[in-house]
Amino acid sequence: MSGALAEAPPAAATEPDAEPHFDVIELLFFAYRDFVSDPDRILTDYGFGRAHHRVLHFVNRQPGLTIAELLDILRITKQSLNRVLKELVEKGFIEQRPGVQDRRQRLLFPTAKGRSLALALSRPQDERIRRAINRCGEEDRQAALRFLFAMIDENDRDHVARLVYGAGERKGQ
Amino acid sequence: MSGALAEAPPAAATEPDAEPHFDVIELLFFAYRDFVSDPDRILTDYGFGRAHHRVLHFVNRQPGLTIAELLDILRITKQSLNRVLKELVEKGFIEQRPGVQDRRQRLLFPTAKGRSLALALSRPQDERIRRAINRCGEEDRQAALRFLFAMIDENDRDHVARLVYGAGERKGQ
DNA sequence: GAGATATGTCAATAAGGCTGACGTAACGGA
DNA sequence: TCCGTTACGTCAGCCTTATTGACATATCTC
Repeated sequence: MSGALAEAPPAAATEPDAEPHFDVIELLFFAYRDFVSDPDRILTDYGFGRAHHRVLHFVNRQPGLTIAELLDILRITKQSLNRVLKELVEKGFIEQRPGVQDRRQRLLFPTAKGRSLALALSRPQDERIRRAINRCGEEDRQAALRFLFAMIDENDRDHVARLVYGAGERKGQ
Repeated sequence: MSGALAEAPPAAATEPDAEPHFDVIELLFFAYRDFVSDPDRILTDYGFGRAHHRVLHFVNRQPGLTIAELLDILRITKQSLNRVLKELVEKGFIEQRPGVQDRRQRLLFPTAKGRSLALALSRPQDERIRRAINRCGEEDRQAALRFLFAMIDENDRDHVARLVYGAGERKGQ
């Protein structure tokens, strides 16, 4: 431990005992910590938590989303989802309609109230993003998007790409 | 809602009703989702959760960290911290030593076992980062670091910069 | 010596996640 | 038409991680 300047190993491609990328690991932690804390005050005003935010966000972004797709996005169990989803429906932020081709499905749609809250929740996050772009430039934002995308599980990248960039209404109504 | 191609507003600087940056919002969510799931399997082998991981990580990175500093990093209450910290100490992953200048402080140090586990936990995350760099290049990684850093609360950036880049042993021993 | 600080602890509670088991309705193919 | 599968809901119990509030102890600082 003492004696910090040990011999520098010859920089090989993917050397086995290279220092982990603690900078990425930690900046991701700190950025996410502050990022998700933005909407918290608004959420507590409605008696909601971060779980409600995530559900409302994706339903708002993908009107007509099915339960199964939402479970796949959030990576939680249907029991966990159901509790928060039920509250969002009861309080009038999300509507369920039976699927048209497959009536077993419950397609999820935001109500006007739901869209409004989703927008309000995204606002402080968007402001944070805009301040960051002001600091470090649009090129860094685009590079960050590429990097974050590459950090996603390979099997899931196509799915995420469709969700993020191919968004919009898809089913029902 | 219907009639998707409404008039495109003239692109002003910070126009008030511009579309929020859903791409950043969502890619941050998905990248973080997969990123934190990496160490989960290892953690359950030890009976630990993600809270233990966070504590062990920062103690390992900043040997001699105080409780107060750790609370400030994690943004949780001392009661929450204490439970997981106690378990890490009892199981021999972290050691406490009284501060030298201020004996009220309990300085936290990783044991050899703690350093080893911290390294094991960082490995899958580091591999994910390396794969991402292979995909999109070192320049994008550096841009992503700048962008993530700019996403942190302004008041906290100096502190985080010291933590991330000015790391190393600081106190005691 | 007195007040402030750093930390520990007890107790109660809440949010958000899990597993397991079971029920219902609808789809889809033999 | 029957039957297995799928999509979803629900009941019950449990765990982890967080919270608030109150109080205790040791130490620092003035």
